[in-house]
Amino acid sequence: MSSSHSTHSHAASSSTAAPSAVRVRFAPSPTGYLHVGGARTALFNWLFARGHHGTFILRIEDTDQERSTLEAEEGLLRDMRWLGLDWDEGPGIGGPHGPYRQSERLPIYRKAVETLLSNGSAYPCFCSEEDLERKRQEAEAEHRSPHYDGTCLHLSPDEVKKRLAAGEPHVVRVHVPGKDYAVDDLVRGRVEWKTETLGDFIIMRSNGMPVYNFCVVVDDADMEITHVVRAEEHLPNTHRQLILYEALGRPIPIFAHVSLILGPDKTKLSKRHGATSVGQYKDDGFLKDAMINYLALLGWAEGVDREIYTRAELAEKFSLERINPAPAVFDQTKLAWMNGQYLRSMPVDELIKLVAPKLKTAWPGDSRFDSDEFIRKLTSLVLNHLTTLNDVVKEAKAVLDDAPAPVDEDARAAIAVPEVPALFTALRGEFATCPWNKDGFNAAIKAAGKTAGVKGKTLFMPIRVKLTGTCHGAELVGILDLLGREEILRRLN
RNA sequence: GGCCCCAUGGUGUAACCGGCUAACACGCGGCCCUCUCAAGGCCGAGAGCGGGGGUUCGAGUCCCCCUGGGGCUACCA
Repeated sequence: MSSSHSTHSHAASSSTAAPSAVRVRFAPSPTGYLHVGGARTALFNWLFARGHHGTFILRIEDTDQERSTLEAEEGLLRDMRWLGLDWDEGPGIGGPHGPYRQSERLPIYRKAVETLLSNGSAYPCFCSEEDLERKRQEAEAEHRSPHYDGTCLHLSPDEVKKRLAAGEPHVVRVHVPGKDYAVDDLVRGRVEWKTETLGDFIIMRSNGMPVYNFCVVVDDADMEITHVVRAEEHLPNTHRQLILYEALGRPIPIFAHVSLILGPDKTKLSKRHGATSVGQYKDDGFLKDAMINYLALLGWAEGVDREIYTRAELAEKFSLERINPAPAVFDQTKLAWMNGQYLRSMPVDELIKLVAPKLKTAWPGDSRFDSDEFIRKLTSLVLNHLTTLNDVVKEAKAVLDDAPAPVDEDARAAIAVPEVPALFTALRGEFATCPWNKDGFNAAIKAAGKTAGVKGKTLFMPIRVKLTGTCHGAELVGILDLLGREEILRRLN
């Protein structure tokens, strides 16, 4: 029998009917930092919730006691907060469907297991791991699918009772119905599974801990999740989950499986490709809004020629149906460009708030940084050279630190002009008295150039090199203004 | 091995339920602006849509096969 089992058609999907309000969740397992892939999944959920006046839930999937740590959980929450992906229900907030940490929901899972046991869709299995392993190998040798053979399914009720009473160790398995399943995935379309591809699977370990595939279903059902938006790696699991929803008698949510994020070599993005954690990007000086904007465009597009969106605009335009099913390569170069765009369009007051602590750390005790005005001038001066917030330190060093000797051949050449001594002499005189503003500088430089008989590049370059050691950098008059008369005269000597 | 997903320039994407010299952005090259670099503006080079068969007057868009990636197949999540 191959009756397809699906409760949602593509057409009836997201926005239309949906009498119940949207409820989505991001369910990371706290086994490490927040990965950009996870962040993007969280973002898609968040955007969908915000765009539909729905509820965004954060749930911690920590049933793997071996690998989960509190530290990782805290890191996850911190990075989520930094990105501004605020949740309506979850850790630190609570909500009507708590607790939101799976390790605290054990009684709920046990009760669900009881339900399945008593309605006949699950049964205890006493087979030992060794037996199972042996059977698996036999099956493989004979080229049969290595599925559970159903030994314990056929135990008599009396025997089950007896062995249970004797305290024999056992797991709980779900009996897989003999029919096919299908789901209409919002990003992938219809996906089908034949019944013979799956054997009776475990939902509760012999130590009494429920298994992931079971917990998600119990939780998603209990938390009344309407749309499950998650990574593609969970797509094959959906087969088991459909069976569990059915066994539990709970409505099946709408699914949307988002593709993976790859590194430049097209393999799954990992540490060896460089920074992969959101926290790392934060520390490297990326702006959260740029990060959000970039991530949103990784696998999603509105369909118009546009790159820059505020998060409110993203929430408004975002739709699950327009997510690209193909995996996407994480392009740091484009992220860098995006960050520059945000840096330059950000109100300066906001920018200097972010930049000030970095400068104060780099120049501890330097009183110049007590002045917001100084930081503002400095930041504006180097703004066009910034890719990240952290670049401000590097750029500031170039103008603030004592000018080194000419750093390269071009610099040496620029200053090795015969008129240069005369130019500097004239310049010292002009700078000693000129009004200390841009008009004053320009007049002074022009006058000194006239005296020494140079103009244009041969006038500006020697000054630049003398003051900063290099031919490249920020606007010269801006540097003069920033450093002040005294410092400039000192460097000119 | 079995099952499932994916496939447009170097990268991210667009091209409505088939109809254009395949569009936009990043990156790249050039020009302009300019004391330089950067930023910004303009112009340009990059794909004939993984390959092969179909269907059709017409296919990147539909169907089949293949190839190549990836995922799942755990008493991991």
